[in-house]
Amino acid sequence: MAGRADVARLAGVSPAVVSYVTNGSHAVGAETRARVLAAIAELGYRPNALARSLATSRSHTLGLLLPDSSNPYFAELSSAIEDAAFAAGFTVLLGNGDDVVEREMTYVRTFLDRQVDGVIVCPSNDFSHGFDELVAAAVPVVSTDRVSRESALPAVVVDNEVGARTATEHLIGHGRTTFACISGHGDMSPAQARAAGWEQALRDADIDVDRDLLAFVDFSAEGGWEATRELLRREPRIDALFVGSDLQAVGALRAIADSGRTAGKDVSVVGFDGIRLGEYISPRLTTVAQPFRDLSKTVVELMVELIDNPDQVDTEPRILPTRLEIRESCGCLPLAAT
Amino acid sequence: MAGRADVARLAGVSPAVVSYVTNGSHAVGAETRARVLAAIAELGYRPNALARSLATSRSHTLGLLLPDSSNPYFAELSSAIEDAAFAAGFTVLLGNGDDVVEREMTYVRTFLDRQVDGVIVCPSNDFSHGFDELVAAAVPVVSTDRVSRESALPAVVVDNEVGARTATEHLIGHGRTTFACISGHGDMSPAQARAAGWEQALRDADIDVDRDLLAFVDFSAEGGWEATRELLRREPRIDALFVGSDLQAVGALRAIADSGRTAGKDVSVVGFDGIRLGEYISPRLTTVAQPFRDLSKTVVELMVELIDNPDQVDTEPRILPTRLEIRESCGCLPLAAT
DNA sequence: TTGAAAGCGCTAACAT
DNA sequence: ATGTTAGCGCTTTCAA
Repeated sequence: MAGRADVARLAGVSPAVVSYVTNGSHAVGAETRARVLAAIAELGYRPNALARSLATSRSHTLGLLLPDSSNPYFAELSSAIEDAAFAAGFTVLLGNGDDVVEREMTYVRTFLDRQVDGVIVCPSNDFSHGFDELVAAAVPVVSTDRVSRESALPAVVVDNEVGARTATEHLIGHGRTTFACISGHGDMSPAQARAAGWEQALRDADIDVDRDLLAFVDFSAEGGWEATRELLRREPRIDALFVGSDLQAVGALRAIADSGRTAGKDVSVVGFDGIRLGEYISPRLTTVAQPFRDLSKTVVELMVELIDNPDQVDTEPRILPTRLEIRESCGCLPLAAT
Repeated sequence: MAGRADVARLAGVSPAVVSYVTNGSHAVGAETRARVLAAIAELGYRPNALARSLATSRSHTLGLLLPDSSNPYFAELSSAIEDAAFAAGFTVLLGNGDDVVEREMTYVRTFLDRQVDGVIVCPSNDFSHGFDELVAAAVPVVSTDRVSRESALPAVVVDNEVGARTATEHLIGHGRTTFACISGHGDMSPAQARAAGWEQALRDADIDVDRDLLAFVDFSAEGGWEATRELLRREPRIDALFVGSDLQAVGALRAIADSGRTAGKDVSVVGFDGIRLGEYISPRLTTVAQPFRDLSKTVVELMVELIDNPDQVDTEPRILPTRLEIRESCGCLPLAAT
């Protein structure tokens, strides 16, 4: 691989001049510049990003710490973040923490060791130590999806409570009478906020909240499936179900079908997230859609600001609105024959 | 941030000795070693991975170039690869090429600039130039899912043709009479092999292959949906459908439902990939499951071999078996009431 | 067993 | 406008 010195030799200039043209920092004579460019092209020279980073202490790399990028929600989020980062000139170092602190910490350290310019994180409940280490290392952090309550750090999230309330109001509008809710567990996660939104909507409509019909379970299809089965066993009259994530909602739909009921008819279901597949499954999933694009763009913008201006941290979370995507599972659209 | 020099000073040794203990390369006196370790702990010192990489020309970083990690198949694949890489001591730099060569190339260069130790790639059809650049840079490449036919390069794939044949045989076993197939387009992709497997199974069973009922479309739910609609319009008697990917299969199920038919009863459907959600949707998707774990482990193992032994490239592709996962959409299991 | 010194490939003053 | 030089933080040969 040709190095800068080779280019310099070929162009008959000093190595510094080569840097000047690759960086566009210094002014360089037009003719010299042309010669250097020619040499670069001829040798197929590319600056070693590592060496450059070492010298500039800027890696143009972002660490992205997720619980699990195989989860459709995080898959779509990470893809959108990757895209926004790419557009902003950053490459993403990906880490799945699997919601185990030990592993999350390992990734944080790996990121830090590699001198990332910042780290974007969807922290597990017990990640606080991770934040400490991050701020101690003085590297910008922005959290998304889930927000730390203990450490006040920049965050970009969606208005979970309002989204959940809107969804629940929609359910109420369907004239339903027995309301259940499934959400994820965890303090820091949006699960609480979504459950709270559900409760609030019921209260606002003077509907009794039966907390036995509120389940906090694993953030997975299986979690949703099992919870729904149990809920339905406990209270067979449930005819409205708000689920705090689409992944769980898919499991819920499965359980509803298994129980011999028809989602959208016997029980109205609304999910949360707006994963792409929700549009295609049967019944089509009514859901509170998150603006993945905007979310990611905002996260990266915020990150770039923090990188350029490390001291001026605005810990006020950016809150983006959700949009209720009305489809079949709530009972609105005519169900396709199945 | 404390540097190596600080540790050296605190421990009263030369910087080199600090390196000796962090790398465990040189022998170091027990007592000295203890002092250094203590200093490291006290200062919270961590070696700068960039500097280390620059000196050793080993970054312990792998580039992962995918078409689109928000696609459930690639999401699960990438997550499994990330996990295998993590276990092997590598961190993953993620890039979504979006199947556009320009963008793929940008990522290849970005990876190369960052001195990745190797790149794992699911190349688009026109990625050959990317391979050239990679081999020119003498960095190990292993491709997975899709395999280049032009450049003979290490690859880890699944036995697509056999998987598809097995699936189709299963469909035939259901006593179906009118067979359709949807697959992805593209030379390099496994789409061709899966379609070929479908055809082969029909031939082997002396069933006429109606190539009008074979559609190559976009690798997406929408692609599957639209193709199925069109196929059903063209030949309403279709009662068996093999789909070359689960994502497309989800779209196909949607179209079947929309047409007033019942998948699993009126038309038997088998997908390919084995994405997790297939287990939960209605009807539960019968599919040819890929061994994500094994695939990823093999990819990373192969990569590690290549890194340790760059000249000894074994271009013979590793071919892993699939497993037919029988559920509802083919008509085997009793359909849950919907 | 420990230390000195020359890189790794680049940036960024500073000097010319 | 161009070249010189001293790092960036680490590894590694070589000598002590």
